[in-house]
Amino acid sequence: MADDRPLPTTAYAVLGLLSFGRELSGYDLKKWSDASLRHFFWSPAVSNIYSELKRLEGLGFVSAREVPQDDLRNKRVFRITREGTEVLARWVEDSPVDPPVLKDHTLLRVWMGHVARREQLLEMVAAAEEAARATVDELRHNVDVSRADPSLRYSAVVEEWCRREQQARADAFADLRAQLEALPD
Amino acid sequence: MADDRPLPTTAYAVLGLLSFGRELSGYDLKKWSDASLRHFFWSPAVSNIYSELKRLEGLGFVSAREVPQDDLRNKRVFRITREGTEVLARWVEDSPVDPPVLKDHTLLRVWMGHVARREQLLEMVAAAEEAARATVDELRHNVDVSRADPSLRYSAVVEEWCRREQQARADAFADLRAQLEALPD
DNA sequence: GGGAGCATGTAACGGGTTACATGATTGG
DNA sequence: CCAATCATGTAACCCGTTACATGCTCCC
Repeated sequence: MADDRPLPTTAYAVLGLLSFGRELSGYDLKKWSDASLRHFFWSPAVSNIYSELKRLEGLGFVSAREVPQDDLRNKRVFRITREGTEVLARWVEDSPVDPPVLKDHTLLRVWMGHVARREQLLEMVAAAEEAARATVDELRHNVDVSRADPSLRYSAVVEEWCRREQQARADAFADLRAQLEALPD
Repeated sequence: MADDRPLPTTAYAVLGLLSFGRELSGYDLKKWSDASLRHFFWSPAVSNIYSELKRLEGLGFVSAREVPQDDLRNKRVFRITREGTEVLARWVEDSPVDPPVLKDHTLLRVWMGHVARREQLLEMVAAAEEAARATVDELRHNVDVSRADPSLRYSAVVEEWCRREQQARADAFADLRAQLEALPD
């Protein structure tokens, strides 16, 4: 009966977003995961968030409430249940931690750089470096915001981790650029 | 007729593995992607590699050759075709570069650290730091190997990038551990 | 008038995984 | 003797995406 196949990680991520004690809509969850979760894990598609919410509601891990809008339509906001908090805590503490994955499409291209023109590669690397620096700024801001709210203290330390890592990425790309320029064709 | 939907990135990754000019079996490809590709992109499942090879062969981007083994069975080794090299080069230079993705399951857990015991989190972070340091050593070795072979010069610079990044990860985890210890419950 | 943001969902699809099937050789 | 490595593939399945459907309000 009870389907005891483990939930996909996305389900726990969504549950995690709700574990901060706020009442949030699917739309809110998407915005927040774009802003925060995305930097160290992944931001699911909107439709995916809604389908996970449905599943979690069916399992009794979140509860929904209709909120009338100023227009005619209703908004559904979700809240984590005590059961939901418990399974989440059990997952955090007991489930095996998968190894980290980095998917960098710029590096994939540089790695097969012998098939491309040097100039093209250098442009790509410069763009990646730029993007990393922009992300550093974004994260600096996120950290400031999170530090101001005690309930976000864990977010703050993780965002600080990400800021450092992005800084390192940017520096490593700068170095890579120099190395590419020195490379004999 | 001609299915002009773009190939999945995995197809280009496999093609990339073959673009170094070597004749490789599916098994070889898996070993190599585990050792190298994995650190900055992703290592596909064995079955996935075989299915992509089949597709690429059908498209004429790789060609296969049967090699008799010492036992009774045959081995199939693959080689990239001129056409394959061309589409790969076009992909590297012209296709849009997706933003990088980091999926770190340790950070996901720390981020929702308020649902878990502090001690558990510290253990996880320590393990992640250890793993990163181990990867640094592995990459140092890879870089040495790649530097020795001129055809792997692009691999070498990418692996050097990864080494730096892993070093930064390890340091950031050390810092995170300190911050967690200082955090009021 | 139209695009962006707010807001919620369904349906089709595909990329990639796990599980399974098979079997030889080598080394502890 | 059993585990690991070499070696190739098929089939079922699921996770998550894109595309689609709908419609409001605010602002340029």
